[in-house]
Amino acid sequence: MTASGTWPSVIVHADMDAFYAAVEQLDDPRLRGKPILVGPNSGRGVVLTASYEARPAKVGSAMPMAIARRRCPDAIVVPPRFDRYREISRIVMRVFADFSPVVEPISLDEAFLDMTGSAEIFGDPQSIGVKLKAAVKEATGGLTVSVGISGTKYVAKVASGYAKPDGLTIIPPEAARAWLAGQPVARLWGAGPKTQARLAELGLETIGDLAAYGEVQLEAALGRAGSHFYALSQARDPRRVESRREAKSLSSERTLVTDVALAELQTYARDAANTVARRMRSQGQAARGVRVKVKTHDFRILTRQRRLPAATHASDVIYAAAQELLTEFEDPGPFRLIGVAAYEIGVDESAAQLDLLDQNSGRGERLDTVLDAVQEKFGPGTVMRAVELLNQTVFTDDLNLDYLDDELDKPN
DNA sequence: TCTGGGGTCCTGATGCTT
DNA sequence: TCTGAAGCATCAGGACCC
Repeated sequence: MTASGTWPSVIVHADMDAFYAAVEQLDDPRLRGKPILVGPNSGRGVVLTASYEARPAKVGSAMPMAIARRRCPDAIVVPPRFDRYREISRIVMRVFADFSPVVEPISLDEAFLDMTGSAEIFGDPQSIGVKLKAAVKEATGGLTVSVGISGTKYVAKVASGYAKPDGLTIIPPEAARAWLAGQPVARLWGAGPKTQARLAELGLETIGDLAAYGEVQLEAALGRAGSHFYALSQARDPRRVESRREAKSLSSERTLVTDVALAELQTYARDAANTVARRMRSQGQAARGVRVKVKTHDFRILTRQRRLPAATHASDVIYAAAQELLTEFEDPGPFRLIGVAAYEIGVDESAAQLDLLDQNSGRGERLDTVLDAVQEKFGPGTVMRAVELLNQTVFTDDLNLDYLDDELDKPN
């Protein structure tokens, strides 16, 4: 195997095998070796994950549960337990963090690791893969992970899916282009059913076909995505592994048991708004915008959104915005889904400012020192707001700095 | 056969400001 | 004062991913 020392970069993609189903089988020995379908056991759900024992029956993720049960009548349907999956995911991510300081989680069950320059600690790519797989298995009590290793994120990602389950596929950078050429276009990351249909119309079946078709022609057919796919077909992928990715929105949506008219959605919007607000508060975040999504009985998705005058995580504010947005839909329904999302989310500055003020006043800092700290942390224009927060009843227009200074100087 | 829930990113339309 | 272009922000929808 090529020594990683000769690789410009070493990118690992690790993807847990049939994650939700595997966790269920780990926790309940009676499920081991049996076909199971993780998903809602209701009339309108889809399969989240099928265990490998169920897959020969041609069932898989995103398939309507009704179809999956018909195809695999012996399968045991298990409702999902996301809290448990998050728990195991934290264990797995900790293992990844032991291997690299640069880990980019993609979802609960997969992540990229930048292992460039770690040959001295973990050895060549083959050794990295073997050690990583063993460490995950040991930490989780038996779960398997498929690992792909190459010089770019894209090739590593395709490689991890090449030999599932429990696979280890290593593609040296110099061999990546030739290896990709034989893969079907369905392996293009970012090309879903629509793009694949378009590629089929062009007579392009493999990634090698794409590479031969040419960048100009692909861009003419698919726009900017065309040149992106062309670069991938050449095993070029400039995207780096990024450790921290802040969420930009947070949502809660629900498919209703039966379709309902527009007017009846208000109750469900209230629940969704509460959920979104609660999750933002628990994460110390606030949103600058609210978006409402509905799905019609014939599966059209409609959205309306609105920016808020100030960032908030208050249930009532989010619900009020959602209520108004619901009135903007002209379609009377019936609707099968309602969702509420908070977007442009970020650190809740009000809460963070209060924390800072509390900490500083608790230490007996002088007012100017405290306000300087606020300004430094939150930028210009935030001091008045911070003072208002500190004492919302006394200080509004007529700011009495001496009084506030005295207040802050008082020991707790 | 009948289609989830949580996200991201991109594109085109529209309206506002300069 | 009016007009048009350019640039930007926002919005709605679409495609995609796990």
